[in-house]
Amino acid sequence: MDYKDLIATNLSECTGLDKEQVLGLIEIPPKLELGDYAFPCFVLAKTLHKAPPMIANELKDSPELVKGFDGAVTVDTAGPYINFRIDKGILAKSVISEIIEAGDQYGNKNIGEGKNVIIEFSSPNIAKPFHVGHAFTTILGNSLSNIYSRLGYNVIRFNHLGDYGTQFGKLITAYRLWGDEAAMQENPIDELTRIYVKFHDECKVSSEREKELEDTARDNFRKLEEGEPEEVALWKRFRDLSLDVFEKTYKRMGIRFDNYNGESFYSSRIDSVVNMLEEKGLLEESEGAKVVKLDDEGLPPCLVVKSDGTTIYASRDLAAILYRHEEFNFYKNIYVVGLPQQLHFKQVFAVLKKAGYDFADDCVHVGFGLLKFKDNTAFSTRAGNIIKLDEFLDKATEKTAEIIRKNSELRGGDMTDEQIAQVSEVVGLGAVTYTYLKSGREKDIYFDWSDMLDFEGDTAPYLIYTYARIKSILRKAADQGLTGSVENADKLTAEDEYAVIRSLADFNDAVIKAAESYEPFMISRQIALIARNFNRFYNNSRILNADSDEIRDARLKLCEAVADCLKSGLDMLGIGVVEKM
RNA sequence: GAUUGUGUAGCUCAGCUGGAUAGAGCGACCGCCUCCUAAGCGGUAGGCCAGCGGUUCGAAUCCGCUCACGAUCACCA
Repeated sequence: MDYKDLIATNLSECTGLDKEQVLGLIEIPPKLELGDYAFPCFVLAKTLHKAPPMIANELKDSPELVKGFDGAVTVDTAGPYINFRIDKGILAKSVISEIIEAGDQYGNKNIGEGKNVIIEFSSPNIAKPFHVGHAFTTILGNSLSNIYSRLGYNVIRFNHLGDYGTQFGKLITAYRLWGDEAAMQENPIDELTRIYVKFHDECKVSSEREKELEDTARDNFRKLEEGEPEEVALWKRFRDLSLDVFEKTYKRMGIRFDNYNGESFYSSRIDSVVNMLEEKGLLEESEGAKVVKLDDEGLPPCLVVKSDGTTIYASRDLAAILYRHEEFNFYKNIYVVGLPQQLHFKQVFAVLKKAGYDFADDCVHVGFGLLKFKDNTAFSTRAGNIIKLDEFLDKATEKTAEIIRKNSELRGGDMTDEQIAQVSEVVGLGAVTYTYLKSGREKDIYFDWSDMLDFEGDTAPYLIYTYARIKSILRKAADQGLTGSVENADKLTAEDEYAVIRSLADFNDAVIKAAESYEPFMISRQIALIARNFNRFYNNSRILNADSDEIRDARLKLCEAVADCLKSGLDMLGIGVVEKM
């Protein structure tokens, strides 16, 4: 039962306001004691020429307000607010039943049925190490993909690989000069990084040497573009080997892609884009280059063709959008790319719009903050201060294993080494993932080992721990032949129980908001609230030894519902759960 | 310089389509395991919501200015 919706319907009838508008105005009171939903009467003050508290008082008693509730709601006022309190027992039973039925798919909807959503994320550069900075787009994009899938959209996950450009001319050159085949097999990224750095170091030796190397590199890139078999083979090898390494990390994190079309894929389609812009008369000469002027949009001109006649990333992105539209007729085309590229995307979308493609409006740039150190220095491959993602994951996993081993020993050593290893992997990775998704995405993240490896409070381990704790109770119950029952769930009206139920009920809204605002943290916040509420309840109440069998069975179902909801929410974030830790 | 973002508790962050006493987590301090996992729970301390002005019955929230820090501003992506 959607009580909020029913309240909105009734209010709309009583006040003559549009239902959608009412829905937007209904809020959740700041304190649980005040009720479940509140309607502020300020908007009516102007039309009715009365003070809001008076309006609230007059509306409160109209019978239309409680129509369809069958006594499940009481209405009060507090100053200018009309507060609706759903009968706690009825709410409890309704929410728990709904969750038990949905299981760990609680929160799913079918609002996206038949709509294609492209989400581009991760997009690492070939031959470069995958560090904790790249993890942001990867984790955020994966979570958004999960969320949109759960809402019924047909999500197509794009990994727009950085697999093209002049650096490949350099890599081919460097490989022929200094490449070590054994090292290449062993750890391709490290080896490619090594020779790439060596190339640049060598350039510093003398200007003659630099010119010689740069010329060779340029020549090699030209050959690559022209499809010379040897150069193409090398490029393909670099790409394949790098991709193998990336895939390992993706697999470890449970992330998959549907499409690996990188820059190289679109490069062949650029000419037609340039021609199209030319035909539409949008291209203008400027300082030897070709640009699309965007003055009417208040944007600087978008550079499409460089003065040397070659193309640039804007043209590649334009080609990509046209291809994607043609191929997938997307409902939304989402770019999970860092905030620094905001202007670039604005320009690209504006050019598209100017060229008459209305689907430019369906393209969105989902930006996110930077990862940096406490002293404000940024990560950079050049500065050599990067932290590889795998290193981060390993550290988190090790730390987790230590804690689990200790706790397991306290319980008499109830876990094998193998179990501990499996559980640590899930919990450790979850901890890392959660640190990227616990705050608004536009916030910069400050990397600090001790903060990152602190597993108390608002962290994934806390949430998984809560889940495991519940599972432990449910196992014990099952041993006694108990599975609980929703029959008497309406008896769960104590303050602690109510807080849990209220937060479970709000989970659905949180998922929708997360999708609408591209903010997975709406979900992480909600499940953190649920876990906190549950832990308080758990601390104050007996479940298996409750005062009566009815209460015990009802509480067991409440536990199950919390576990289902936590699992569902964590899964949307890309985080797994464990049955025991 | 232009555009743009940020500034809320010691730290990390919510709250920002104006509205009920500005909320969490960490850290600090004080408590809670004869009882379902203490990665837990309870409590205390901690705020001129950067500053000034304006709009409003009402501003952390909207507008203007100032200060501080960051990002972007064409031939890298």
